[in-house]
Amino acid sequence: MADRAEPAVKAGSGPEPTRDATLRSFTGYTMKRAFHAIQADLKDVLEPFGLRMLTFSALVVVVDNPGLRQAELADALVIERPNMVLIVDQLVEAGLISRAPAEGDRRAYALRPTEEGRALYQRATAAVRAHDERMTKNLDEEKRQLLVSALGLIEAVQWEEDDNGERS
Amino acid sequence: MADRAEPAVKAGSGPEPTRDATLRSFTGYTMKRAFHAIQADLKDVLEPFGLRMLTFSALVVVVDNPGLRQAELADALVIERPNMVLIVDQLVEAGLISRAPAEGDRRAYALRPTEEGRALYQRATAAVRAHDERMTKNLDEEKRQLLVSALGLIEAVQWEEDDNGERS
DNA sequence: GCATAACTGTTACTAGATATAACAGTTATG
DNA sequence: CATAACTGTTATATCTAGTAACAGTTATGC
Repeated sequence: MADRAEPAVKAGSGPEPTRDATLRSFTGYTMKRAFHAIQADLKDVLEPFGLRMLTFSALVVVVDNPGLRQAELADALVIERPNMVLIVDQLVEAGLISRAPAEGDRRAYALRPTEEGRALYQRATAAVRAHDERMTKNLDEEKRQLLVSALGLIEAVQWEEDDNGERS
Repeated sequence: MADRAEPAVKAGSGPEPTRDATLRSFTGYTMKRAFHAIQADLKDVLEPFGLRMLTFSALVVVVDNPGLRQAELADALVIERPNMVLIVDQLVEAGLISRAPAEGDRRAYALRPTEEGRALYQRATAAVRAHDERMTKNLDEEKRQLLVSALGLIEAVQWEEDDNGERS
């Protein structure tokens, strides 16, 4: 804690001196690094299909919930409606989903997958599943379940913070 | 799997029908959502200190490793060198760290925290620790340890993929 | 009924993170 | 000493994410 002048790390003293020990004690930092690795790998996995993480996610939700509206899709993916427009545009232009007028509400669109969209869904989902298994290959199934469970509990915290007066 | 016409979800049929069941089976998707929640909360935590996630991380590493260079800092945080410039600029302008010429190498700068930087480090780190404990309050210590361990194993996958011929 | 509020998708704009190419100055290597 | 490699930097590009504001449509309250 004293203000030493020059010690710290000298070039070539070791391979990787682990300079982020303090940050490693934070769950969020460790998660950021792990997610960064997943993101980079997944990007390469989806590229051959002409998809990004967001367009893949949107396609999956539309295939699983044909007929839903853009606002519902945005809610499901926790994306703001304005940001949903370009994502849906891209999927429509790629011929993977269709934007048909929703019957009974002239404001809204009903999103449905095309045949092509369903076919790509199958192939892309399989590739992403393989990617996921590759990224978690060092975890046994029990640990992977615990990981997903823990992540769910962390995400849920934001929905329960209304009465204990901690954060608004 | 058949191409049903209109079923899916009708407005008002339920509160939150869980339209992303398929995506939930992917570790990366669950992690993205959890990390998104952490990011949003952490942003609010750091704002009073005039820090962002990246500037906070950089400050912590500089305080813990006084004298290190920008390239070393970038490596430690897995950030490209060009992106490090603005982050260091911001910390220098805020008077939290100093960019002094590295002795023995006229190319490089040695980064060191100022007194002000060390003081803010203490306060911000405490706030982030509280934030981290709040986000993981639904996990007992064993589960939290398992989470961090699992995240580390996932991140490590990218460093061991050179000989099994899966991905370049 | 009808004024008002709320919702739909959209445009425009902003801020931030991340990545690459290319550069001048400096140091290391053969 | 010529060449390669490294330092920080600029410029540029893409993607994510968020807010404000809008016209058209639907729902609500009186």
